[in-house]
Amino acid sequence: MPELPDVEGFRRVFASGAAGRRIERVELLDRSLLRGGRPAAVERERFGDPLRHGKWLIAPAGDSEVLMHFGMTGLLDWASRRSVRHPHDRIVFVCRGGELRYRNMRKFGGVWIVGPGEREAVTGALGPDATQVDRERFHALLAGRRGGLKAALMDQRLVAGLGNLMVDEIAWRARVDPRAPLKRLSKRRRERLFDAMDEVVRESLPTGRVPTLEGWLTGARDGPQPTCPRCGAHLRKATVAGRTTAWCPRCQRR
DNA sequence: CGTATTGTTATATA
DNA sequence: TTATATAACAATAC
Repeated sequence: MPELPDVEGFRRVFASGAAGRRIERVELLDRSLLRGGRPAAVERERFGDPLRHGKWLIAPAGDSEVLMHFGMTGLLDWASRRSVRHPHDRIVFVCRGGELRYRNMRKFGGVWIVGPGEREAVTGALGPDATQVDRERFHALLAGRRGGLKAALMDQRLVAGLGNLMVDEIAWRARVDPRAPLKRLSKRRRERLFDAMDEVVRESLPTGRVPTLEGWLTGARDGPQPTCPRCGAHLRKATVAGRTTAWCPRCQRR
């Protein structure tokens, strides 16, 4: 599930619950999900305000940072210390007045506790967050790049935060075939892609998840005989850039 | 039983 | 140097 808007939702959970609170202890219910660092570095420290960069959530705590990635099935929950935990809660930051639960069914992603300057060694070199890319920057990023559209937009080093569903949505809205080679995209179509990215990101952000809406590809793609919300043609599904991809063969062109 | 899954990364290959 | 394909990771649902 977690793409940019989902992680933005987790950031808000963190900001309204855990931020500003003192960490009493860290419970490693599944210690394999702590991918780096030690709880002692943040215990007794106070959580600061969280940041999000792409699909990463960054939570300052004293001189350290808690980095979280949610893989495909992770989420963050702020709950009473007395309420029953979920079986897939893996790491819990117990604070005064509540606890922050990092939950993850399939155990992709994880939690890192890092010192000053160590963030990038964990996250890798991320491109600018998709909410921060302006028109000019977008064109500059796509300029000098080969390969297909979908692979490019999925690449976190280019633009951070877009995942499988968002990229399909963007390509659908811009009426561009996700397999389209970048070097053959006209200026006009790259403009449409930027506009679509901007709209999809902005409209998804308040939802706290990639929205499944009528009139969106997301709202149509999972049915048994999915059809294009725009033109009614049967959607096509295939693996593109290694992911299950849905697009409309009639209104998206290469 | 086999297939698929919204993310990332290591490895091999072109 | 770049890009692509594939498997692997883990746990579930169908």
